[in-house]
Amino acid sequence: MLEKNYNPKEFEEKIYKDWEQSGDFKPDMRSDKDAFSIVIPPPNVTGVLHIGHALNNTLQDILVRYNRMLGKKVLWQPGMDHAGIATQMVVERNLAKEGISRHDLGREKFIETVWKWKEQSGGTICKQLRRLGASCDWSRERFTMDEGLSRAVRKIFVSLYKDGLIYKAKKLVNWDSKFMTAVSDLEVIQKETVGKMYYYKYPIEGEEGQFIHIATTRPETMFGDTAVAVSKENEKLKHLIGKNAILPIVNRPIPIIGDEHADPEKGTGAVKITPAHDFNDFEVGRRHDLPLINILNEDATLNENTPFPGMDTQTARQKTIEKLEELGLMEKIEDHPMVIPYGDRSGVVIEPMLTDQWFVDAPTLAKEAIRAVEDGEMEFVPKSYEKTYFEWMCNIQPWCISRQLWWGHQMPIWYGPDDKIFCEETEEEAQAAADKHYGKHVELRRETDVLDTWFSSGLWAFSTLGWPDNTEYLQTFYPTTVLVTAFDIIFFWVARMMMMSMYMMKKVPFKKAYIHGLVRDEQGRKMSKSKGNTVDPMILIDEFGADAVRFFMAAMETQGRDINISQSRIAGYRNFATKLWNAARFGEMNQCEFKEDFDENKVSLAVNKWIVAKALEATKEVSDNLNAYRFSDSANAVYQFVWGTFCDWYIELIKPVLYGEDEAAKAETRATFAWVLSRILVILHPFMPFITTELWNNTAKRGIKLINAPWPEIKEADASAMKEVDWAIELISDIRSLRAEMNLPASAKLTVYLKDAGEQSQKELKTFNQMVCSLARLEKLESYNGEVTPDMVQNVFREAALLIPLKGVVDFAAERERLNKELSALDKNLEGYARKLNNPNFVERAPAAVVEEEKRRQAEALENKAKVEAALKRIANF
RNA sequence: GGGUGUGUAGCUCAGUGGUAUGAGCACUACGUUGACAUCGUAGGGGUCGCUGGUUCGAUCCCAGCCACACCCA
Repeated sequence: MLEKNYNPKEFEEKIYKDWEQSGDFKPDMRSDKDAFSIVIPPPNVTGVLHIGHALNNTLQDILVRYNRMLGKKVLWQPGMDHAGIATQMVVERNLAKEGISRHDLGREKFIETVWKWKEQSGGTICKQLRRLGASCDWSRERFTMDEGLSRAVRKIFVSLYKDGLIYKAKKLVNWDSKFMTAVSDLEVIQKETVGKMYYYKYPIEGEEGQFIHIATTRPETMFGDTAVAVSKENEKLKHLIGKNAILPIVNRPIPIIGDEHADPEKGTGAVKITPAHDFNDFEVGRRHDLPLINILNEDATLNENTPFPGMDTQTARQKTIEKLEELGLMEKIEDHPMVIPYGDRSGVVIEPMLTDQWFVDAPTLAKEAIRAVEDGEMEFVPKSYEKTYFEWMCNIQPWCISRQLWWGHQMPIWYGPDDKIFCEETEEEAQAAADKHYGKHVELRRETDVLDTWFSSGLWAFSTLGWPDNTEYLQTFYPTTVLVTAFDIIFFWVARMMMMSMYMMKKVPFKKAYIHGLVRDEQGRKMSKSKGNTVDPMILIDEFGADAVRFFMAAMETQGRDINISQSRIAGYRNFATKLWNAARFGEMNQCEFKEDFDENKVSLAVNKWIVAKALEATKEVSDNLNAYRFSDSANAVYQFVWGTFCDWYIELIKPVLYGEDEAAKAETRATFAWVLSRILVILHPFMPFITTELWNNTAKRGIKLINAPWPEIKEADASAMKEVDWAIELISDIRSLRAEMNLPASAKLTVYLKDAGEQSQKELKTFNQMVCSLARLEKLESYNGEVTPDMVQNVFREAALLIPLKGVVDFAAERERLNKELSALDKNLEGYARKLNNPNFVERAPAAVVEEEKRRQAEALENKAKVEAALKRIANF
């Protein structure tokens, strides 16, 4: 017996445990059907489930469950990312509480501590994904720092290095002074702010009283200046080119050079050049072979190349200005809108810094990654994201992959005594290579830098399947079928996976990339902790159940659009689950038992034929839309069928049958009900796995678990089977409208006549008499050939007239109003038809079918108008 | 500055070259025997951002404009 109330808390956990313990999430490797695989976007090991994960994983789980039911070999590969900076930050923060820094521990001890932390506190998110119902094969869970995945990292690194696609270079990089590491361009966030523009002047060497006027936003970097640039086209200043300026305070002569970087229209037309601390200046420096002077320490304080060693940049800026003022060189300070780079994790200002770093030759790797998308080997869904991808890939810069952190994959690089580089997968191999090179045993020194977290994430699609070993899983599931991810990660991850996979596997990592949007708050604002508008999906699951949260995500997911969270809507989907629960209870109370040998093609009652046809139609819609990754259309199709068709109409229509005396009709109807309910459970299961499973298990003894139940074959619905009941539904709806409009009390049992009914209607009148009477609350429904009298309320029903005799209680004013309203609606339509049909262009050029349809509508409207006018005339004197 | 996307009912959003059967929520009225008040029935509410063009016909296609959002520099 089902509980009276739908209470998801009572069964969600139990059902999930059963799935996991029974191995239901493991692929059926014996299946003769296609493989279907998804690798999860690995959440950070530090992560907790946020609303975006809930969306992302719901969509994946829907696809996975659907394909599993289609009988394919289905693998949803789970795992986590070691998240270099994020994790190191968390562990360092914990240590700091005890007054310990990572340097106190030393590298080895620190890494041990991180692993310990990972075992104890990491991976909360995986437990939370279980509550969401995610059917990943947890037995295959991977971690980017696993031995296997680390081996993959080393192998591909060595390969890229030996192919010249990884190289070391002294370049300007984005320096995060909090974590004291380089970061990639993508990890830098540009923020617009109002800063200051400082105007001051440098004396010209050997020309007393002559100056060159400079404008800059960062005066404190002047100690790294190695030139001043003016445009060669600058008529006012070009005479200075070739002379020297004297850098004040330090009194160092620097050349004045001609370079187009100095825009005559901007500032003073002269630009100080600091090649070691500005990306543009670096390029200018290269063009003019200028020296590079580094003025910053790793923590972004000024170094001994400046007069203010150890001072932070802000203070140094003030000091510099003061000094310039003392020297009488400061001219003015103005507000100036500018863009300042910040570290996405650290939040501190990112400094361009000249350091030795390692780079991946992304422009070369991008070529194949671009081609694969151009050739359709990998398709974006929706397709429009292709453009974003191409845009970025075609302008990609070398990828800085070295990080001066401790937590991460240490690069497989060793240095010989003369700093010669040996890049091998293991220390032994590196040693052997070195010994051979030097002709004697030498001491090697390992590179201390670790790799950007995204380097190992880039291998995720194949490293998790066992690569570099040629495993059965790799053979079966690579390339994966589809990647589901949010658009904000296309560059970080999708692009990197494409590059790494095309390079190493010569195949795309996934055949499709389904890109979804962000989940925003109710007003459409981005959720953020600082705004305090985040919504915890766990709380939603507690309150509404996982199924309601999942269904919300699916129903709201339309391609290329963000989702605004809506508690009332989630509540609505909880209500939907309740509705289904109660429908199942209705079946239970009426002995609607599922029969294994039931043949839906052999039902005889019109209602049963009708619901079977509607179920086939719904099945097709759900499937077609899922195949096209149209989640909302798919979810809405099943929603509409369950609530709008099955509950609102079918259950109501069969009540007279179930409460009646015709045992054969009853038996067929009960079996049909049970069949339809089962069909609903199947097609709803990918969206709402918990309630469907609970009902599946409790409404019949069945030979198969719902999670493994076969997805039904797609069949075209029999349109004629739907017409009959549609007639009854239309009639019931019309009578109900009429009742409401005429203010006839719901309790009043009415008589309804149908006058001038055609042959077909006469037949339906008999077939559905009982049902219409029941649903429209009638005492009597019959055909009528007598005169229409003024005490009858009249309405047009198809070819016939619908009459309700009211024996002197007709509210004539209300009736006149109702009829007049209908008349003006008809007139409005008629006007439209006439306009079109009187237009010769329309009649000649529009397709014949459209013209015919228009004529038919016109004729129908004219007939109806006549009927309404007659009715009005009849009551004119009352 | 470059790019992408969005503008449809009070709100959040579907959708389509042929009368907007629009959905959910909100709103109004009425609720009748036993699936469900986490409900039922009926109803109100829209010149589909603006201006042009293409077309017999445009909310839908094209162009321009306005507003908003996001990404990149």
